[in-house]
Amino acid sequence: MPPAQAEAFIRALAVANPAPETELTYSDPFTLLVAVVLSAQATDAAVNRCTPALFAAAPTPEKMAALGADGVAPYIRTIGLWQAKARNVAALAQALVEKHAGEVPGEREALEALPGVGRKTANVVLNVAFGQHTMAVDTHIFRLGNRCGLAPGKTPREVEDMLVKRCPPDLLRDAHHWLILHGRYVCKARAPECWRCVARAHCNYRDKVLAPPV
DNA sequence: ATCCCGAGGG
DNA sequence: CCCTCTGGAT
Repeated sequence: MPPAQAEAFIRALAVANPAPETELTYSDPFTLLVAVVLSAQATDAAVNRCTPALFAAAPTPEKMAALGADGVAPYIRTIGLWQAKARNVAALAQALVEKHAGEVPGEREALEALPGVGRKTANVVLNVAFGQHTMAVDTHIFRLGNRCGLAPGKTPREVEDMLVKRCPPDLLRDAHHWLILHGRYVCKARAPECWRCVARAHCNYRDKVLAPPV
C-alpha cells in the first residue's frame, strides 16, 4: 500500500469509534497502567467493571503495594488470569515504589523494565498518559494491518514502525486506540464485518473473505 | 468446543 | 518458537 493511501486508511479508521462503550476510560499513568495490565485476555467492559473498587481501595502504587497480591485478588476475580494478574499488579506497584518513588516513569526503557510490562503496554501508557508518538501494536492491529496490506508480511515491530511513521501526528493519540477497536469489533478474527468498516474504500479484504483462494 | 486486547519463561 | 495463565464471548 502506497504511503498516501496508508495515511488515508489510518485517517479513516481514526475518524469513527465502532464501540464507544468498550473503551478503557483511564488516562492518568498509574490507573491506566494497571488497567492495561489487567486487560490482556479480558474485555474492557470486564476491566471497567472491577477496577473502580480496586482503585478506590488502592489509588496509588503505595496503597496497591501494601494491599499485596492477596489483597488485590478479590477485586479482580471476575476477569481471566486473575491469579497471575494479582501477582503482577502487586509486583508492579512494589517496583514503582522501590525504584521510581511511587511514580510511573514516562520513558520506554524504565516502563519495559517493570514486571509485567512489555512493549505493547509501554506504548499504550506512553501514548495515552504521556502524549508521546507511539503506537501499541496488539494482535488486532497486526491482523488488520496484514489484511488491508498496510505492511504485508512484516513483523509486529515493523508494523508498529510503519504506523508511527504513517499516522498523521494529530491523530496518533486516538488512532492507536481506535485501530484496536476496529480490529476487535469490525475487522474481527473470525467474521470480519467489512460492510461496516469505515476504511473499506482503502481495503479489498472483503473480496478475499467472500471469494477465498482455492 | 474454541478462541482470546500479552508477558514471562522453558 | 512454544507454552502457560483463566473467565468470558461466540
